[in-house]
Amino acid sequence: MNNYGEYIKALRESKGLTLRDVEKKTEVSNAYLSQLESSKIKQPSPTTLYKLAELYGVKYEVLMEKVGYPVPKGDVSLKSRKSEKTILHRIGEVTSEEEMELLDYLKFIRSRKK
Amino acid sequence: MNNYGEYIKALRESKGLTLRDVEKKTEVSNAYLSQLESSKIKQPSPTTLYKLAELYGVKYEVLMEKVGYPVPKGDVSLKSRKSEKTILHRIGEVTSEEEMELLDYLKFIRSRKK
DNA sequence: AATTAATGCTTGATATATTTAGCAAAGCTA
DNA sequence: TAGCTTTGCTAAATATATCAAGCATTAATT
Repeated sequence: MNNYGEYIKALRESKGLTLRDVEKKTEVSNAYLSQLESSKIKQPSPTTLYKLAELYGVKYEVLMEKVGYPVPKGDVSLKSRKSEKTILHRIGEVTSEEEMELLDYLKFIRSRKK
Repeated sequence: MNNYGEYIKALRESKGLTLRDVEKKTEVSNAYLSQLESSKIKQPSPTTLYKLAELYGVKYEVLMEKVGYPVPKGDVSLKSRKSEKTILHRIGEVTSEEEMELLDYLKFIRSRKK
């Protein structure tokens, strides 16, 4: 099974948001968000993905790709050009897995800080 | 209601394909295709749209847009830059409605020609 | 003309997306 | 410690996507 949920979850946690926070801002139920984050939903609607992408400050196409949808060919090399306006930008080129780990670590750091 | 079905139907007919032809090439049931073409399906999956886009030689993003899904911002002005490698290209800039009419007319011409 | 085949469509079945209600563990507050 | 809140989660309900079967009309074929 595809593990896109972990990524989407890492995004939320890195922003210090709760499932219900996201529910309020996106109008997507926390119950559904929970299922999304455990990759239980096979084909979430693009509209839903778009809301999350906007809230988390990630490119819509990236989420589409993670979930396994075809992505417009014009979108050159998400693999390498990714996360332009993210904090991670300063660090340079990053793979998906690396990014996730970083986000996780960021979350850890913040929790430590009280 | 959104009328994306007419467009998708015009595409098929302009290629002289039957619902069952398309079913064979895309693995999408003719029953479902029929419903698509009458706009009875609110949120067809991107995967389905992608198959059709490929078969009909239209850009994936265009179908996504017609259906009402958000489309990646990088995809500059579908409105004006549309249908590059289509026959319609020679004619110049064309609106959606115009394109549909043209496709319909093309179909008519071909049917005449026996 | 009668049969057969092809075509678009509708209906009923199944699968899956999304929501509503609510539970259980953890955190707070008094 | 007892109660109130928050948080993540699950289960049941509803909505919608997708398919399989079959019907009605039209086009071929004999």
